[in-house]
Amino acid sequence: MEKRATIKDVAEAAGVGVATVSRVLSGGSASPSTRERVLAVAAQLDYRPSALGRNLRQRRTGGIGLLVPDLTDTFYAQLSEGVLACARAAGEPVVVGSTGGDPEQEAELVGMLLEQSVDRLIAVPTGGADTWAPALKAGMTVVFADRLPAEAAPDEPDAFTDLLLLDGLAAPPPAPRPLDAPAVLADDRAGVRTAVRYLRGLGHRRIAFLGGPGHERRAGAFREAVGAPVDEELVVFATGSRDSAYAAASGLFQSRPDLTAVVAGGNVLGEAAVLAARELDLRVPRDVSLVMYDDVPWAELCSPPLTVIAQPGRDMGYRAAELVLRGGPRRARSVTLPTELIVRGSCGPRRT
Amino acid sequence: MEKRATIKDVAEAAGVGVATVSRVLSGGSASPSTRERVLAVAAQLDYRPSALGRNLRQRRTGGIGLLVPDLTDTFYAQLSEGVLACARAAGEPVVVGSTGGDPEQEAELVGMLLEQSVDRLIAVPTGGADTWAPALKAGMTVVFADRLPAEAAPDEPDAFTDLLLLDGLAAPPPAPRPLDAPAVLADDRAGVRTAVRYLRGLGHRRIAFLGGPGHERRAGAFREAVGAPVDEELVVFATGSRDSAYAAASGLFQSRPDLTAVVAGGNVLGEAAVLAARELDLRVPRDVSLVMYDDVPWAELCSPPLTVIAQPGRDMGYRAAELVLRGGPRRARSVTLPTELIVRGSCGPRRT
DNA sequence: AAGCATGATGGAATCGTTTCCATGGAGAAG
DNA sequence: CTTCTCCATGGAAACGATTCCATCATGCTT
Repeated sequence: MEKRATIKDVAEAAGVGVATVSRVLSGGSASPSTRERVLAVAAQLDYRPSALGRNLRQRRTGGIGLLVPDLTDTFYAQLSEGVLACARAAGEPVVVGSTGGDPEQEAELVGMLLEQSVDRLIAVPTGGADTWAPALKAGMTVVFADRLPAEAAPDEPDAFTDLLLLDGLAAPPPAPRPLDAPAVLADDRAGVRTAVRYLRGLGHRRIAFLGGPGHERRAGAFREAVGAPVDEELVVFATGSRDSAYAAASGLFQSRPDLTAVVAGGNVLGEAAVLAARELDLRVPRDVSLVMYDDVPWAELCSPPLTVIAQPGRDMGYRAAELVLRGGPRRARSVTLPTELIVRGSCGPRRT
Repeated sequence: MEKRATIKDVAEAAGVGVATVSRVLSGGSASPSTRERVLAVAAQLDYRPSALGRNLRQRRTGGIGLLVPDLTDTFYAQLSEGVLACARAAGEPVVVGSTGGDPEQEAELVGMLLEQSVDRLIAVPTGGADTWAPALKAGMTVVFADRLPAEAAPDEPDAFTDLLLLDGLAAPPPAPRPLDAPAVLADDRAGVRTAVRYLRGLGHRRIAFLGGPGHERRAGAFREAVGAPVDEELVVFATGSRDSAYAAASGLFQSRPDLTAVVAGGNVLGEAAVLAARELDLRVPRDVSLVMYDDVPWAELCSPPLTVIAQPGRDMGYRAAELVLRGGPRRARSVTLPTELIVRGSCGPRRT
């Protein structure tokens, strides 16, 4: 447990000033002879610059924060792997936090990152603008992934708002100042629309949407895809936990035995739907068809293998990390990645 | 993007010295009146002490490192959630790295953590003593989870060594100095033994073990459980990737069509086994019985639902975090957590 | 040959905190 | 009344890097 060599030690041993050592190590100008000598001494002392000193001087920690609702959700795990891969390539450490889908915990974690002077953050947001505006105002470079904070004005108004506007029932909302942060999203609108059309094509008319926290956007896309009139009883939300997802799925099946197809807004919801259906002796796809968000490895293991809306989770993470790392003065543009409907065996024609 | 208040600002505004502010904030002695005033000013200025200054002064980053092979492996995700939960309770940030099961990347990540002065680390090790001895010597408090580094002398010599010793074929190995770090492990020996006995009880005689990197301990337990003579062809190893796992599983089934049962050393291996069996038209459990390590949520979704050896992944992570946080001068004791065989539907009687 | 530009170099300031130490005042004990 | 003790308090020194700036030597231009 001998203590590490500091820049001062290197400077002394090489007979130069600390400034010179610093310059050599960070690629500044130096004569070839000194450069060589310093490098040799540094190697010999096994000198590694301490991030502590550097960080303090530069008033930023370096490294990037990553906030996801739940790592055991395979999609977020994939996304995280993408972030980690990009960060490793850049040599940056990643501080990960799991919010559990709870705005309060999320806010707490943001506070912690702020305290650590982590000034670059990738987040799958749970809370709304009230959580995120402060972070942005504190100078953090934030990139959202998978979805935007609830109150942030989406680029495209959601279907529900559209309907209201069309009906002349509501004035345009006072446009809650959009959070000034780029995002990496999947094309939910297209993904859901494709899934709904596919189910429609199989003859399904009573299609339900089973969502979790943060799936409002997908729910909106779903409403839009099924078109008015939307049977709101067929749009149900669970909270973050697996138990809640199961309860929501089971409740849905029981309260509306007339439904013939379900779109699950996330893989945890899909899992719950399969379980609930089995418990209620509903056979997939004979009695109920299922399309699940996220192409997770185990989707293929189910029986029948699940038809899914695939999102490129790993890529999304990687792209988000690229954005946040580049993230200079001019804020980066958001990017939307395509989804793909992967047809396996969990959807069948409607049986009367 | 106004800059944050520093301790100096608070001191000035409160009309006291910085030392006093620091003391008040960290619970040192101060008169009630000053304490109150400082607290008020701090709150009013929204002062949050910067971890940067503190870390530099204390020559350690605080926070803990976490290294796992792959976050998309649900077991490691569970373990990580446990670590994160404990760390959040303690208000400590967690720097996560994914090694991909590659000793080189692992070593690189350890180096990065060292550079960040992260001095407490929880690791699911991939590399051997050569990776870990340096980290320990550098003064890191390391807690291993799920397994020990390869070359570290296990508390209990593995079965293979035992056999050699019994046969008088080898001198006791020169006891590679055991790494001086506690670990949180599952009781692999009992877990595997229970699984093998269960399969034996169903009539299976040719049982294979399908392992991945780091499953040597489980393989050892397997050899011990099946007893000599061990058919070494029935013990196969994949490298870290899903592809490799699939290849190993498929190769195993094809090269030894006589096997009737498989123990998979991890959930990724189990997934691969199910896939490979399906591809080869082997039916589970009719043609081949399967026991998989890790009770992951999707084990129940498979058809048939998978019989598993459950490890308390979340608990393991939580305990590891407790150990590393407590981890003071006296090194903590290792802990071994129980496993449980959860019988579902993937094992059946041997059919001839 | 003198002046000027260029580039290498080291000293010192800086970042924000904790902590050591000296100071001063107040209360207690003699 | 004096001396001793104790505590609140603030100044200043770390911590380990980066970086500004002044200095000095060298080589080139005029």
